[in-house]
Amino acid sequence: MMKATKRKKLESNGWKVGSVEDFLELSSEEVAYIEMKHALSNSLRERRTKGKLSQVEAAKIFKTSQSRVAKMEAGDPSVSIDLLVKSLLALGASPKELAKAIS
Amino acid sequence: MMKATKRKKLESNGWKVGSVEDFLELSSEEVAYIEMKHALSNSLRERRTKGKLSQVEAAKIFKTSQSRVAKMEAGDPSVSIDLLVKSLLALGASPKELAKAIS
DNA sequence: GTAGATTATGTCATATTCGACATATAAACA
DNA sequence: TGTTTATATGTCGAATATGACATAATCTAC
Repeated sequence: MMKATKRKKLESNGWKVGSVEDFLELSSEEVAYIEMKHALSNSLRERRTKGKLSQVEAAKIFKTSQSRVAKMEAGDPSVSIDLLVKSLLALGASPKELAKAIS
Repeated sequence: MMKATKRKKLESNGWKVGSVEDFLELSSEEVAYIEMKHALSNSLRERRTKGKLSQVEAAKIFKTSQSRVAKMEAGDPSVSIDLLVKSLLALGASPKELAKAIS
């Protein structure tokens, strides 16, 4: 947390000071959603690399393309939570593990 | 679990005997996915009713229509996990609560 | 009963997500 | 160095999810 004194100083110099979500004008729900997606993305990459799989190999398992796997792991906006969940399940993750990842 | 004797009898009569997922030809991943969706659907209805909200009122909060809310709670195939998650977050659920719901 | 509120179901045009492809960038290693 | 393997990025037509609407079914008081 930023100190109140520093905050005041910055604000007096014309800066708007706030959290990252304020800056990007995201509501806390949007932040939570994005963070959940990132948690799943990271989980996916972890599982894949721990299984010594390349993105090409993982793509075969998921019946998709390497580029989409890359986007999944990058948390690309074009990737849905559904796709991340399905992919994680396909790598053998259990719902409990998914729950752990997002909490 | 079905008894082996009964299984044999049924199979000898031309029946394929197995679990529900076998019957519907669903893989365990597909089952897990559907179960996760249902858990979120149920969670959503619980939260909405506990908050004394009608589907119409919830729809306003979600910026969608009553019919889509009904489909969300029914676990309709046309509803994504993304939409369920976003709606739950809009009702004030935390990622931890979502995690609890699916595990 | 029946009137009003609530929830469910079917459909559709639009929006978003999808797999795929091309190509760029990066990492590993001789 | 150059070659190979892995990952990232941009784009596109096809597939899927979306909000909205109409209408049906179900509840809830009176």
